[in-house]
Amino acid sequence: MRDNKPASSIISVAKEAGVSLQTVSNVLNFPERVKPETTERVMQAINKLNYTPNLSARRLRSKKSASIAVRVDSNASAGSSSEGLYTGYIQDEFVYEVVKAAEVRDVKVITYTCDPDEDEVKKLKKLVDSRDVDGFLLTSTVEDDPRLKYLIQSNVPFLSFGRPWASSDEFASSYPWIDIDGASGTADATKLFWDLGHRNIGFIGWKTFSVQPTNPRSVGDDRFLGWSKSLLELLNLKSKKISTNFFELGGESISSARDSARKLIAKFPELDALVCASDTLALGAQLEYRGLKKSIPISGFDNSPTSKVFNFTSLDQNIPEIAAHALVVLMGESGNTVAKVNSSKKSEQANLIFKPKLISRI
Amino acid sequence: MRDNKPASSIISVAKEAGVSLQTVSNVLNFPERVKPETTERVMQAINKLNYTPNLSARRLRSKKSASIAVRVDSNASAGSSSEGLYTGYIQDEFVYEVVKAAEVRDVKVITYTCDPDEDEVKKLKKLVDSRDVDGFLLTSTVEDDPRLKYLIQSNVPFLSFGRPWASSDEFASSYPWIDIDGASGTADATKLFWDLGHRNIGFIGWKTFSVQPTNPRSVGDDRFLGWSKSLLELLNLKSKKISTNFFELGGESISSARDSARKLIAKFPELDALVCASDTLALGAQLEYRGLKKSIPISGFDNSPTSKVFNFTSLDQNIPEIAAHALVVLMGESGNTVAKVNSSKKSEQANLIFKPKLISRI
DNA sequence: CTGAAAGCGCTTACAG
DNA sequence: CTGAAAGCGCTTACAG
Repeated sequence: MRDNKPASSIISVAKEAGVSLQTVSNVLNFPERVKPETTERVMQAINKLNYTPNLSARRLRSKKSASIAVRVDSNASAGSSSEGLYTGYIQDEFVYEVVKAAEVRDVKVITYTCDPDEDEVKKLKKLVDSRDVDGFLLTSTVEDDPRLKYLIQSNVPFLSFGRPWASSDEFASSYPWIDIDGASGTADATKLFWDLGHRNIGFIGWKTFSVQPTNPRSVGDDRFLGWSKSLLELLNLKSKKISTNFFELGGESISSARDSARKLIAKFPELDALVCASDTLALGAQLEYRGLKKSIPISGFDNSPTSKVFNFTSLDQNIPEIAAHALVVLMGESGNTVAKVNSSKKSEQANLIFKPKLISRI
Repeated sequence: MRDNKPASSIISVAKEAGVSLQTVSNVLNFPERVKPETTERVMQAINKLNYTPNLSARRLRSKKSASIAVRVDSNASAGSSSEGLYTGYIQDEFVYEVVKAAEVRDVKVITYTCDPDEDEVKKLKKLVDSRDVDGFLLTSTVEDDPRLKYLIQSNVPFLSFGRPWASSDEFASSYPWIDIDGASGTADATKLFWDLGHRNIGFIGWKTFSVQPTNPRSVGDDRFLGWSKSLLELLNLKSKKISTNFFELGGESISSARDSARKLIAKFPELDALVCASDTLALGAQLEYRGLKKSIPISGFDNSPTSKVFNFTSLDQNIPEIAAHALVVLMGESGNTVAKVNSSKKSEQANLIFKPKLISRI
């Protein structure tokens, strides 16, 4: 059986349908310009000849690649020394969901890697200069990020998953990003435990820029704040300060979480529920409690496989929604045309903060 | 500052260097055809003008995309119900290492997804017909795999990571694959425990096609066989049968492994070391032992973050090597040209089985 | 609504 | 070793 490869070109389709090639092109790219009956004839020819457009030709002529780039990272270093079990879960799911949402639009996703010793800007530049991608999806950008500098300066469209912490509002609103509302998440977990009757709800988080922040300056601050603010409110405390007995901050590792849990129990024996800044920390705390043959409700963050296997409450970032929205920011509600950055009219959908969904596993 | 975008084309480079455009093209694609001094002048022009070839034009003319496709999967369903913590670790690392190895060759990696309810062949076909990729890297192909059928029939180059189990030698050698030597891995773990003085080494694996196989017909058989054969040898047993007291088979989940461990301990109380078919099973067994306040050496498979955090012995599949070799099979030792499948002269590097590396964490 | 021409930026024959 | 021409398969003006 002969391979049903695409007919050599649009020309054969045009001949088959008895129209000019431009009409075939119009059917494919601007259906509204073509009379329905002509469209019908052309579609029949396309199906009969099994025609698929040559995308390189299309890209060359139209100067649009209909492709975006996203970085893939390794998880091999996770678990070593003091890290968590699957620290790259969100990043991996983001990539997967972006690819999936892109397929619906006929947008290709090109992947690249960047080890710590490599210059990521060089890689971005190469992808841009060779016309292989129209835009980028970055994760966790910071104020002095060289990638931001390059992309903004070169007028290359992009969107960051993760807002720039500890930067001015002016800077934060100078480029498109979407993010997760960490404070809303930890507040929801706190309220859940409260509603279940717990009154001594502690927190284990990360040592970050500022302890007990009023304005969050990091993801850690944000998640801390959600717990502390909601707890103050629930306790109806006049004081603006949460006692330092109620929380412990450390690194993002199981062993650090075990240390934190141990200290917390010692300082605050009446502890009856625990909000954690991540699933890794929640697992560490849970293991410490298991060692003590005790059990209290614990919550983490990300709704990762870890939280499912170890069966603790977590917060789902709803990555499919995030990924789909990322593409909306780059390319509008549909289609595969990446909008060139337009300084006068900012995309109004950017800079959105999504609330995570509480997944209760009490 | 003006954006240093690539000079409009190869023509400007040719003018700058005072040569014809074909010479510039030759410098880029066939350096050996050009005199060193000419090359030097052209390279200077390229650098001066910051020229980067338009890859769509190159692809259109040369009919080579210098791109390959690989599927990305979600890990969101991992951890739910009865699965492991990070079941997609090897697949994710494979994708990462493939992208990394491809970058060295200036090969692009296009990703696609495929949910269980979708037709993967349709997606492959679209990528091929639109001329976006020259070849595919698949994982875990089986004998009646529709992807194999399509790719072989259409003469599209590909390589599978994972051999076809339970199929004839003829079928297995009919297409290129590379794989891991599971038996060698579990044998290594068994020998390690033996050398440490353990004589009652058990095994926890999966319920697969055939229990106590002489010829492995699945990954589970293969890993079982490595343990059972090496143990028979070490015990210098005449009988060709391992007592069914020494092993338990179940599903790929932590809870199944806990069940297996419990049964094994009951039937075989002198058990003093445990070889497991996966890191998930090893974790389950370890947790069961912890619950009993006991500890014996346990080994898993994959050297995943889980094995690192829970600090048990495991077997590293050396994914960087696998990925690099996959590209060698597709494109030779270097370069970005995917060799068309040539039935007369099979690539001699295909159908290789790599030994995993024992990572001892005693 | 449809068509004939031009051209995107390269590489591939082929000629010298 | 280098050059002038052709052409890969589309879409984009533009004309009707």
